[in-house]
Amino acid sequence: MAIRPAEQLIHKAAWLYYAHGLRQDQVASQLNISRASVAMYLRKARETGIVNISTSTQLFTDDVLARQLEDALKLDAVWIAPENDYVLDPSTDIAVLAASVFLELVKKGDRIGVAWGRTVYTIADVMSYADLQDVTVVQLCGNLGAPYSYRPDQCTMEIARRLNAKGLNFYAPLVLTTEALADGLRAEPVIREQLADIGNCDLALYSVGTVDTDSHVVKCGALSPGEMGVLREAGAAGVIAGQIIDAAGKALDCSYNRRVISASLSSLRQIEKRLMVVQEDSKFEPLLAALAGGLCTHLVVGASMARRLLDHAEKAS
Amino acid sequence: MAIRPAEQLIHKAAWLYYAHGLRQDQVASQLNISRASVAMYLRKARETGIVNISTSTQLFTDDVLARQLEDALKLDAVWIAPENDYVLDPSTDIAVLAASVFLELVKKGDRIGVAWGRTVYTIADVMSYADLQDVTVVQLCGNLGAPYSYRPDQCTMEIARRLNAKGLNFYAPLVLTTEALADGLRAEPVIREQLADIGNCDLALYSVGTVDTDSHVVKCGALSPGEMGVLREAGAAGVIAGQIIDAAGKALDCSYNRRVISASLSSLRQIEKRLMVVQEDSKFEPLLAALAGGLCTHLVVGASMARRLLDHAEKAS
DNA sequence: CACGGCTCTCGACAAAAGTCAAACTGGCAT
DNA sequence: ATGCCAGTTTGACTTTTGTCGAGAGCCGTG
Repeated sequence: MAIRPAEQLIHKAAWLYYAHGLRQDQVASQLNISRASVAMYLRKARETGIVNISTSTQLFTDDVLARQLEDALKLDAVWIAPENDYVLDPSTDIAVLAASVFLELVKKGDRIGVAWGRTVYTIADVMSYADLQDVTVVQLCGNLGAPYSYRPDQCTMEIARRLNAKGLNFYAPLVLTTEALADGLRAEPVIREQLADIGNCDLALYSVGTVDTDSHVVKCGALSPGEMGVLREAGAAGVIAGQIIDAAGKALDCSYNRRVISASLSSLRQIEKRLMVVQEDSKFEPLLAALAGGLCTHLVVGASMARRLLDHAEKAS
Repeated sequence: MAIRPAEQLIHKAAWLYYAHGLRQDQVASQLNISRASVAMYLRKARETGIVNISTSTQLFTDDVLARQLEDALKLDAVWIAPENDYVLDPSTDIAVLAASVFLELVKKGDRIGVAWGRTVYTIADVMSYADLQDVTVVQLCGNLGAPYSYRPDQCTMEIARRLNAKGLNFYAPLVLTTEALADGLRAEPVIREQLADIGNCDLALYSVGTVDTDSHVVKCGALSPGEMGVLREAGAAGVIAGQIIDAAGKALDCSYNRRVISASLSSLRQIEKRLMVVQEDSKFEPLLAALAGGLCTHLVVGASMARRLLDHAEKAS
């Protein structure tokens, strides 16, 4: 297949249509092809990021509530997805907003850390395509051969694909059975280098996990419900990039955390822009923990969660 | 006029349509308005930069010729508008390309210097809208009460308008009758400050002018054809931001230059990204002068000009 | 060299988006 | 209170765009 002429054609069609504002039939006659082909090329152009359509997320930051939250939580920016306003699936709404925000935060040449979870995968799924050749997307934590489709490497690769960026995966299990083995694996050059470089990321994207028995880490088999119960007794408050954090946002001192292959919380905190996205209202406590730990500079949440956070912050002060 | 609810509606419509991918009738029923209104809101959204549609200019840099020119002229990037490829007005084509390139180079928070001329105005005219609130567009040179519509302040304002940016004009004549008056005016705080700040721009946009009798500066009355003839004898090779440069790209030592109120060439050279756009083939010599003077880091030209430049560079070496 | 299997392309139809004049709204001056 | 104006909104119409199945070209294979 002659890929180059095809690419050229797509590009030219997109150029004439979007930049010059010609109609599809005019483009077709310019390029001596049928209008149907032009329509198809244009779809491809949108799908490959040759054409970029983005909507400003202004509206969601302009919100009074968002401003108050920024001040109260000392965050760089907060976006709030309205909930009862128009009748759409609110969690999709949050993901769509998060995807837009994410694309707005990405700059050329950036290195981006991506964790995993249903939320991150949903965001990847609704994210529009872009053409950021010199961007690198790195995986923040080890893999899990989960029955679910949203594995860490898939999240990373999907986002890289959408961005036309380079995806950097590392293939280690998220959690090992012994601490010794985990230490050994972390010392492996391939793994070491990737983990060491995480602090150099410009942007991170993650959500936070719950610590109850239907938590994501439990469903994926990283922890048994029983183990999770024990950890909760020991002060577990949330999950970040596969690691258990306490209510203060510190890594919980426990065997599990020592057996995990993932970006350290301190390296995550080195990342300038940490975009946290929370879809479910049930993640209130975990989110508080993550906020306490300084694991988030940019936040995307739904309206009801935003109100709860603000209430909490006001009571605390 | 209730501007706020209207803005909100435009934003919501744009959000549902572009980010969520709903159809216009679906958006209409969500928002309880007619589909016709939705169509109107969407047009407004595009016109105000709430929605951004941009096409990658990759294709034009990918060109072999562009790469060769980058190397030969030691430029950061070169874009070449194809000419005999599809039958459009080539000079419009260059302007459309330049506008896209310009938008690609602008970052949030940037300060942008804009000169004047037909080329710059044409670019402003075809430039699509964007929503860059914290961008400042500054005028690089004094005004001319020309009969033509592309005055420096208009170029600046139009580009600022398209970008939703702040436009910073300064109202001084481009050229004065005596050097003493020019010195005095340059010493005025309003003018001084603006001129002093030009080196802090992140991006500059200008073209280069010819030095013949139908040059832009002559048509605008800044110079008489006779004066221009004398300057040409004295080594004038081009015009940058209203100033005459010689073949080496240095400001020509002449009374006219001393009477001009404009950004100094050295302050222009302090600007990191200097985007030069040349539409007419007749500007070959002036462009060479500008290149020699290091007044350009990013270049947009047509294919025939590109070939001439490359030929010239190869002969020189 | 004939045969699937493949992708690319086109024409025709259906769906969606754009447009416009007419109706409507709410604020303001008379 | 009334009429007027500027700006919205709408329904009906037209134009433009998206889609889909049929057909054409192309290659490697038997």
